[in-house]
Amino acid sequence: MKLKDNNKEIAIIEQTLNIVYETGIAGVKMSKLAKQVGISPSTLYVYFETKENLIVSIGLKILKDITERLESALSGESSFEQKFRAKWLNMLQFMLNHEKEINFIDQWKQSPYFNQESATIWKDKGRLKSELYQEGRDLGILKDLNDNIIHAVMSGLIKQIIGLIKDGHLQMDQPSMDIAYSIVWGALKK
Amino acid sequence: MKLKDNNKEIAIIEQTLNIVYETGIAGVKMSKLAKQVGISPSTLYVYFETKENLIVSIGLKILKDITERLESALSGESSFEQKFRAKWLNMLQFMLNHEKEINFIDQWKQSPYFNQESATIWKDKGRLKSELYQEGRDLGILKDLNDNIIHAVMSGLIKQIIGLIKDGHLQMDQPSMDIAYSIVWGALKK
Amino acid sequence: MKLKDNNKEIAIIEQTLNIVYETGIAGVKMSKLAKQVGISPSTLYVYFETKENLIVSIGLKILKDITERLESALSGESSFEQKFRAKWLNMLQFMLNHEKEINFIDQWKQSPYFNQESATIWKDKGRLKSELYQEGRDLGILKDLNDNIIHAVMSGLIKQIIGLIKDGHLQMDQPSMDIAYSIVWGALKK
Amino acid sequence: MKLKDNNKEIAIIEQTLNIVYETGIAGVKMSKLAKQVGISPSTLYVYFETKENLIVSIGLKILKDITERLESALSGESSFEQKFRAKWLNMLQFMLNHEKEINFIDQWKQSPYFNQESATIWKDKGRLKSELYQEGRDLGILKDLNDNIIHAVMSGLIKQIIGLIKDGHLQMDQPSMDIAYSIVWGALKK
DNA sequence: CATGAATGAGCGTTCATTCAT
DNA sequence: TATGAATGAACGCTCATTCAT
Repeated sequence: MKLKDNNKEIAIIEQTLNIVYETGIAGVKMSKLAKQVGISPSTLYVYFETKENLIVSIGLKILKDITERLESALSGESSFEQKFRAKWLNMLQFMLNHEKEINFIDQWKQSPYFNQESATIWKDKGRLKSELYQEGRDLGILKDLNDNIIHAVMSGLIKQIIGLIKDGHLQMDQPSMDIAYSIVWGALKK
Repeated sequence: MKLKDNNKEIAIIEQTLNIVYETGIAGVKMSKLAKQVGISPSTLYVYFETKENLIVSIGLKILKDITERLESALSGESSFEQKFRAKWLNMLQFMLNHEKEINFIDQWKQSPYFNQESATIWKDKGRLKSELYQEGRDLGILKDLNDNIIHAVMSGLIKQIIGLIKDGHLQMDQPSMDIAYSIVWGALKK
Repeated sequence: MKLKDNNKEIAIIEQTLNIVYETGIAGVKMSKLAKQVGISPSTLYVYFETKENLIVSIGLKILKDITERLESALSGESSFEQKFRAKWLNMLQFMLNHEKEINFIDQWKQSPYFNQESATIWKDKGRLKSELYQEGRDLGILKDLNDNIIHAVMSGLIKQIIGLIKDGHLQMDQPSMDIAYSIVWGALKK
Repeated sequence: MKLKDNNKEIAIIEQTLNIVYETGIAGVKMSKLAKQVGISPSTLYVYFETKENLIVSIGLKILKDITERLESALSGESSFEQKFRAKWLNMLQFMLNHEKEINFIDQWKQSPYFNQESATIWKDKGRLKSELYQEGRDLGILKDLNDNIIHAVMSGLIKQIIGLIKDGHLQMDQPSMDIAYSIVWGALKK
């Protein structure tokens, strides 16, 4: 009896991310995906019941991974300013290293595959609570903005920074990163 | 002999924007679009050669409109701070009033319809030059960032603000707008 | 503008009946049907929304035709016996001439295409009321059986007779028809 | 080495009958059948070479069982009338108790699985010879009809009676059975 | 013998586009 | 110009069957 190959599922997800990155979520064709993975189209259905199921599963998986990462506390820093900058850097690096995942989520959210269930889970995950932000407000260092707004500003700016890096308007050296951070810090500090 | 009906072309564009807004760019079906406009599918082809041509034409048209609007100078303001805030407010209102167009552009950029030609024109339009930003730098008020970066920060933050408004995290009253602006100003001022 | 060809719809129905007659209702494949009609598979969908819709439409149409025919009164006969025999002959000839339609109905009733709606309509049509049968009972000529039972016996026997004719066990000459009728008459007369 | 499990084969046949009864012969899917039996799809192929082989085997097996039963003589009765009625009752009970088998045969006969070989065997079995019918003709009690016709009338009427019982138009009590029999007897007696 | 993964062939259906008027 | 019918190319998916263990 043939055993289910775990690598195959991973490969399917990886190639789906690639296709979405290159041709948009509408460019995901089951036959094309199968060819890219190196399997038969029907084999896809051994791992995912339908195309929608495939897309939604990947979306929810990424959502889970991101949430876990973004909520994870960073240890070892002393001052609030140090911790805040570390968090920013952490987010920036994560999003730089997971460009395709971020792109997938962005496209998924606007697609017909983002169904009722997905929206519900999305809202749940979105109720971000951050002790760090609270600390910043309590210390009178951060503006009096709720967590959602702070998070939106941070991630919005990080996305733009990544775009600027990719377009060559910004380097990844220390001075450029200092500039980038000064924008974020200026936006959120009191 | 009847000439091409200009109103019909406008209606086609309008309905395309609606469909993209509601069901994503992949939801644009020529027959559905025709029905929504109130014409026959084949009549669409009198106005646009192909579906790609339709999407690209709309994308470029919006791009042109936006660029013109964003580059237009605002008159009557005195101080730099006043002019800068006016520009921000102008952008915010424009983007709020043209949600569907902005959404179309966002989706188009990541779709297979964003072809070589589109990308070239996009890059051209992107080379933004702003006298206002220059003035701010010269006066030592704005951070020493080039126009592209400033523009990216402004539009990135505006998009997030619009998202927060739509999600109910932000109101459109004066205090909220003051807070929103303070974020942008903090991000870009020296 | 091309006009819808009414003959095409008739041809589709005819070929569907042929296929069901030859290979069973499970043998109906849209592509095969299209080829047999001489059109493209997609053209089928101009005339019928789905395969189920095609099958159900045909089923209901036949049901309607049959009901109308079987309920139609026969004029010009004098005695009850004459009228009853005429009705039997009428049914026999109709079913002989509409073998494919009868066969379609029989198969449809046992297929997954016989849905809730079909079943409801079927039951409605089934509530047969016959003045002739009533007359026979009133005259004390027919057995005291309700219309449904009489109808079941008549149509059941006619189906068997048709089967016997097709298998060569029965001819269509006068003596054979007399024998066949004597069976029916014996079954139902008091 | 384990031998083929006879119980498993019986279970496969039983579940096939169930599926055909519930969803028609087109509803037989090898994987669904396997799940219903509680085995793997591939195990089905240990017992039956192909799906066609499965269906045909079951059809022929039922055909054999039915023929044996219907040809079996009944002992212990005295008069012809008694024997004839006993035979009728025997057939009625058998068909009532083997509804699923009868249904399978009916559907099989009209399906693509009823192949050349099946048709040949069918014809062989159909050449019914009955001593009872002969006796009835010799005694001048039954109409002068050949065995095939008598058998067709009997089984045709029994099927209709079963249908009437299932639809609630006929009960299974003594008076109803008397009525049912009087129909058959009237149809066939001289 | 028994199995679950794997697959090729084919199915019903959609849709951008063309045809014919 | 305007139209609805017609279509070929593809799509998502199913399923009988085989593979590999």
